[in-house]
Amino acid sequence: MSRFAEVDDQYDPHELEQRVFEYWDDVDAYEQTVEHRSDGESFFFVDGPPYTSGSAHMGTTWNKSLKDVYLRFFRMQGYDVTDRPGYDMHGLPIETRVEERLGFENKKDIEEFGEENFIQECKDYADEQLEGLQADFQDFGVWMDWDDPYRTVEPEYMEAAWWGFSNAADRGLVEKGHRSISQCPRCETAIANNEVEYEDVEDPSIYVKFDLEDRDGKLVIWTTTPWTIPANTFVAVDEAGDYVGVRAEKDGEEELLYVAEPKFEDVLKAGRYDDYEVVEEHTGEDLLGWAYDHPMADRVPDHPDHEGACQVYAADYVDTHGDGTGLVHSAPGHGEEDFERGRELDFPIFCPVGSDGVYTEQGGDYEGQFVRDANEDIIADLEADGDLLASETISHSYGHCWRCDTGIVQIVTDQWFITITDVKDELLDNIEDSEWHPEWARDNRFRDFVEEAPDWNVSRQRYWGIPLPVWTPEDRDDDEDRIVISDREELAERVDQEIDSQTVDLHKDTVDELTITEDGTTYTRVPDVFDVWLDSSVASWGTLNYPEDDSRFDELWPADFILEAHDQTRGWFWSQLGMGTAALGESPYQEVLMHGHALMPDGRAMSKSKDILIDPHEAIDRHGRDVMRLFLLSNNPQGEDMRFDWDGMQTMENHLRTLWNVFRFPLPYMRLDEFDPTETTLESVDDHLEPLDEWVLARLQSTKAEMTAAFEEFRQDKAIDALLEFVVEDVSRFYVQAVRERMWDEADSDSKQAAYATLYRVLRETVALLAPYAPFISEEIYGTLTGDDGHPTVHMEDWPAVEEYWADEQLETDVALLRAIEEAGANARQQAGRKLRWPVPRVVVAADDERVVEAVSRHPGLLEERLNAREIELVSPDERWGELSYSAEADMSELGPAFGDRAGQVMNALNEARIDEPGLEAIEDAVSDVLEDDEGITDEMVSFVTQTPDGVAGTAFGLDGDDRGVVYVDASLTDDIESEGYAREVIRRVQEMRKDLDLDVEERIALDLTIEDDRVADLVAERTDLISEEVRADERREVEDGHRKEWEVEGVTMEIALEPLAAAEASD
RNA sequence: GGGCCAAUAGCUCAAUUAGGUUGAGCGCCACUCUGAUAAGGUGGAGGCUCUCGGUUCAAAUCCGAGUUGGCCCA
Repeated sequence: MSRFAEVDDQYDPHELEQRVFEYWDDVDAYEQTVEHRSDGESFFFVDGPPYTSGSAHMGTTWNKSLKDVYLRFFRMQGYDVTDRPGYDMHGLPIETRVEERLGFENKKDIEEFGEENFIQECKDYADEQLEGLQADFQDFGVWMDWDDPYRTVEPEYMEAAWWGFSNAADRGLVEKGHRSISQCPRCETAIANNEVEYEDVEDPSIYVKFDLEDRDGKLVIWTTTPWTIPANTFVAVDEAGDYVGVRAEKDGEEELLYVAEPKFEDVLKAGRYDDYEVVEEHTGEDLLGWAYDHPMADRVPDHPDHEGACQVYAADYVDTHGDGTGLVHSAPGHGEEDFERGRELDFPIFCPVGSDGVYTEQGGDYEGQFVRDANEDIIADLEADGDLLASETISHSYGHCWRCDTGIVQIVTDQWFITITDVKDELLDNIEDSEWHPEWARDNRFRDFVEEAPDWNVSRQRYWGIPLPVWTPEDRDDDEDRIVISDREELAERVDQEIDSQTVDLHKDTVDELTITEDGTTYTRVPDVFDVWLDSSVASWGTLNYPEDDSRFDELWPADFILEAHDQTRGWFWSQLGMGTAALGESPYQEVLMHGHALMPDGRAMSKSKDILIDPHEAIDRHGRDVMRLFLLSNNPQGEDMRFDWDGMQTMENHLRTLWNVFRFPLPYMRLDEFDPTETTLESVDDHLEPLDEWVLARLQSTKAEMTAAFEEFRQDKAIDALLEFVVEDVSRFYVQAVRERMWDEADSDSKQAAYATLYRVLRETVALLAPYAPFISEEIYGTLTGDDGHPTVHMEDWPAVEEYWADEQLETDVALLRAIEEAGANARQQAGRKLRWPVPRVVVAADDERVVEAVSRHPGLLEERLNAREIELVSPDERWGELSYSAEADMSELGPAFGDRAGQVMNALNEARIDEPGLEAIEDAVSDVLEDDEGITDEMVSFVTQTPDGVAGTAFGLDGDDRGVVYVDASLTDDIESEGYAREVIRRVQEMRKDLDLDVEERIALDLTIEDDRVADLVAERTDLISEEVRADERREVEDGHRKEWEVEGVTMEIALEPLAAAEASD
């Protein structure tokens, strides 16, 4: 790119971004940037791998944009950043998608298709999905190591999971066990609690009577899962709760029913009893040990009937005020709490339901029925046996499989666990080793979650995942004698078959066939695969290809920084901590930035399945990548959700357009004057800098300081706010506005060179500061400014540091005050009806404090120029401006009672009075004519108001809400002022006509001016030289064929015609 | 059902991290300006700071209860 090359008139994001993409390609910008920092201090970032399904949505886009801005920032700070992206490619979601594609309904279809084929299909599908994401992320301008992402399906990554698991096993944290788990009967696998999605469904709600064995009466229980009744093992009560025996009558028959006292009315109502009487009162404790007959004793012959079964026990999950009856049907073969209590009671576990949700042989009459389908039969059978008290339905939230939406069943199966409850203290300690932003996310939410976390069930009875590296003896099904393999090398050494550790694939179809024979025992692999959350949990070393590649682990691990959305507290933030602690005893990350979710403009959550979303591609189509990133990154990332907002996008585009215009404005002048930034540096023009140059440089220093501080507390949104404020308010609206005339100056001047050097420095540092956010426009501007002198890419620049030499707080405050005065002055001008083009003879600044006096007296010229005033008069706080007078405004509610029918007269006198100093005495004097001898004016009657002289308007000015004084504009006219005013009007119109003709700035013209009003014509004639110079009119003569227009200026008709001289000569 | 977070102008957010007269940007309306400007300037409309209680001389801010939304957990 050559320096100060021609650029587009209009900021066109799409063309610009395309150009920059090509440029990055041409010069290997990313690779060079990485190389540039290769000697820096290392910074280990770990990418939370997105799941490879679909394309990027707004949430992923926000996430990756945030990562990009921080990685670029850290690089500019000099760090050698690890930026390997990752993809989470295993797991049930992909399996179910592939099943859908292939039209499968259950596991049998997969078995018939062949495991190997199915795994291949899953791999192909995951690869396909990955391509879409890769393309999207690159298209967003995210710079990560796209050529070499970590993929959880690669052998070296899968091995990292094996290694971690095997470490946990070595530390005694792996066990196989019976647990009550959530099972998806369609997928035929356990699913994690956090994979269960709750939805409202209509379910049975039944009350069942259990006949007591050794005494009269019945226990009444309530359940929404009739299919668990066959597995009933005991009834639980709240030991301390109140229970009653109720003698109830229906259709002439009497029953003695036991329920919790707070519930008995509800229960009897449900049972439609005609009459009842409370006949016994008990505590839960009284009921302990009561025995009852199993309600399905005959229909389910294998029902629990061991020692202690079918009796009442205490349990802490019972609530006598909650749903149900206060007597809880407990089936340790199903419910998680029931299971725990059953284990405490040392009961054998009875679960007559298989992994597909169908009753086994143990299910007796119901064998072969799917549990939910059996509900109806069970209810009918209970009814037939006279055990049903009531049968209703209820709408409640019930768990469903996150992938296939099948209602889950709670059953007890054999699973493999990482017993993280054994290292709970260590986990909680390790939380302390990480810093979270925001802090509350760690100290409230995350700690609570970790405290309550149960053992981690890591086994899934599926295909597409990392196989458990566990081999057990053929003839045993406990975990007493087991072999846990930690890597491919060990695998190759110990298995009976010949395999090559370098090339072996570790998926299920391959490793299932491998056996190990040691000491005469043959071991076969446990057929399960890992819970997919385990895959990403090892990312902190998997990213480094550890253990296969151990060259960087010691230096880099643990991660310096991770960044994800708040749903990952239960997900990746947790799984990594769990695995890091189980395998290595340490937290695998140090700094955590937790952001929120992307919401719809109306605040709803985005949802792809419901088609409620804003597609990032549409955002790019409308406004471009830089704008989208800028919008996303201007949102607070710390835990709060972000509402998408098209207006906000448009605003960002406007800001970038402003930057573009600021950037392209000086280029033609710099080119013309052959400004060379390597020679004419800020340092070389230091002596010629004008106050505003120094001011904008001072503002630049403050901006850098503010941005750096914001970045250090992970508030990139505050940083970009500061930068945009600087660009838009300070550089564009003030500095450029003020230096334009210096740049128009045709003669070369020190002042012009100083302005060039200043603006050059400001722009160059601004794009460096902007580069992490809007990498495309920054690159284009940087390239144009530096040509061959800078780095090949702006992203290799160092993060601009504050230069104390240019910092100047006093000047910043001075200008802030002057700008406040200018703003108020503009207001006063408008009140006085005088446009800025027309000079005013003087502006009076009445300062409230010394600081204002200092600011004005240090820079009198600046105010004169900005307010187009011939003179600035300063009135210090202890003086009054002599030309002001005061009048009093009367309060009629006070005057009325005091003066009766003369009140109106007094009021008029007060309003018309003019006094030099506000005060009661003075005003009394002024209106003495209408007052009787004994009358006076009191405080309550009047309030004083200032009266400015004719032709003067005043407006108060202030800073940060504090009043600091008043500015008065004297807008009186003199011939000289009118002369300049009209001349300026002429100039502006000629300029507009030049623009109509699209003339170059340098183009000379011939001007023909006719003004009908003789007085005005004479006034304008006095400024002929000024006009000619400003509009570059070398000739004043009649123009026949040129551009001609008639104007109305302040009621005066002017006719202006002009033609370019070159054209005129050429046509001659 | 429980935990955490949020709620301030039509929209997006601030309000100096232990209370002291609610602000900005965008949008809207009117006027104005324009030789970098799909800009700029001036003015205007627009607020029971979600509700109800409490603490305090004083509450957007602190406390309690609730409502709505988001996330998490059951």
